[in-house]
Amino acid sequence: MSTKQYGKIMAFYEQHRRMPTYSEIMRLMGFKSKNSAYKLVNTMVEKGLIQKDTSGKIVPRQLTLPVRVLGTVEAGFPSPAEEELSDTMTLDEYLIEKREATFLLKVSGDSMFDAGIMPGDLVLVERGKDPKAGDIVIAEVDHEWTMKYFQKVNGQVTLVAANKKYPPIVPKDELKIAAVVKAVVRKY
Amino acid sequence: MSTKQYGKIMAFYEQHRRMPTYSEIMRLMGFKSKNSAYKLVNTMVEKGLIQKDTSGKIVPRQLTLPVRVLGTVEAGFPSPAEEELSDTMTLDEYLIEKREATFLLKVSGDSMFDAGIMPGDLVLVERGKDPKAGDIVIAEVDHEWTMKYFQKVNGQVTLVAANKKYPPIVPKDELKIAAVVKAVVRKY
DNA sequence: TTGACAGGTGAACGAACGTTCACCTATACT
DNA sequence: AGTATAGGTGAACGTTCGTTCACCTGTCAA
Repeated sequence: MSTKQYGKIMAFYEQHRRMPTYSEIMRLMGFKSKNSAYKLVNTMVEKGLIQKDTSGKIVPRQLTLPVRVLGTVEAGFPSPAEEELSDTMTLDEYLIEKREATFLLKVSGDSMFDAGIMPGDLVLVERGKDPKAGDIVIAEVDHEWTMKYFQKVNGQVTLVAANKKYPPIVPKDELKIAAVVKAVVRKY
Repeated sequence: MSTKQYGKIMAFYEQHRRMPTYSEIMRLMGFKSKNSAYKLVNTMVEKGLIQKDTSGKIVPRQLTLPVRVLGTVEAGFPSPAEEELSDTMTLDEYLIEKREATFLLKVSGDSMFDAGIMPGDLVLVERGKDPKAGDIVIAEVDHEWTMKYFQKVNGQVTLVAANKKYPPIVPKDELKIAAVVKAVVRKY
């Protein structure tokens, strides 16, 4: 069983947004018998490449197709031989925990610049989550929305920017923490 | 047709990693006839919530489940009423173009700190892509891998760090551009 | 009061589904 | 020479699939 066959199945999945049936795998691989497809699938299931439903239907191991994860930047790219060993990961599962409570916000302003969050970036925030000290939060202070570090200075909640230009904010009367920033995504 | 029904179908999709059959939708909704499910699906298809295969099979509109996209940080969170109007996006489709050529690398070192890329971040890189001036690239210079800005100074390729601590590199003999950085992902 | 219409029921259809069994090669290893 | 073993063929099975048709409510407008 080659990785090429797995690739064909996953290409089908990406195109049709569902896994192929056995007849379709048969055509995909050029087999003349459904049974060949059936056996192929079974060995793939044994290897953990794909899975089967309780009703026997073929399903992918993850909803999202994985991306290969290499080591660090300094380690660079492995040789094609080692590449097979490389780990894989799905971005979606990695970033999103509670989908219903998760939102994307576009960053405007440079108040979190020194934290590596730049104007134009997208922040992935989770609503209704209790902020811990040091978390980056989306807050409404005096009818204004901002993104700041959530800190406590002798028991008093303080919102601190990651940019010396902006002074810390100690909310006077009202402070609403709307969401906690869970991830930052920047696309070039 | 309520959004709750759509939610049930998508919850099924997330759990079983495939769309339900009509009989399954029937049970899911508490219908007593497959036909009710059939009609429900048809109106959902008309509204563009889900799609049908050429063979009549039900497939989701996207492979990945979408996340709601709000406006900017400053705009804050809309009221629940407006929320329905909010746009949605799938992270996977947004970030990944050519899946086979896409890799994730962990960032080590602070050479791109001022570009908002910090140690521990993940960079999503695409292999075999021609770098343009200003792109961030993963390069091998004199047997060392680094992440730098790809620049041209009077026709001469130069690798510039986004951190004044590090001087620009003008490759002497060998320079291999392995990949171009397409996105940065940071998780807290 | 009538009629349209959206939504649900129930039964039926052929086609396609996943699965099984028996058989057929090749190649590789005693 | 013999025999496992991996991979492909071909036909058959009961089940479930998507789809259709006829019928049955309600609700709301004319």
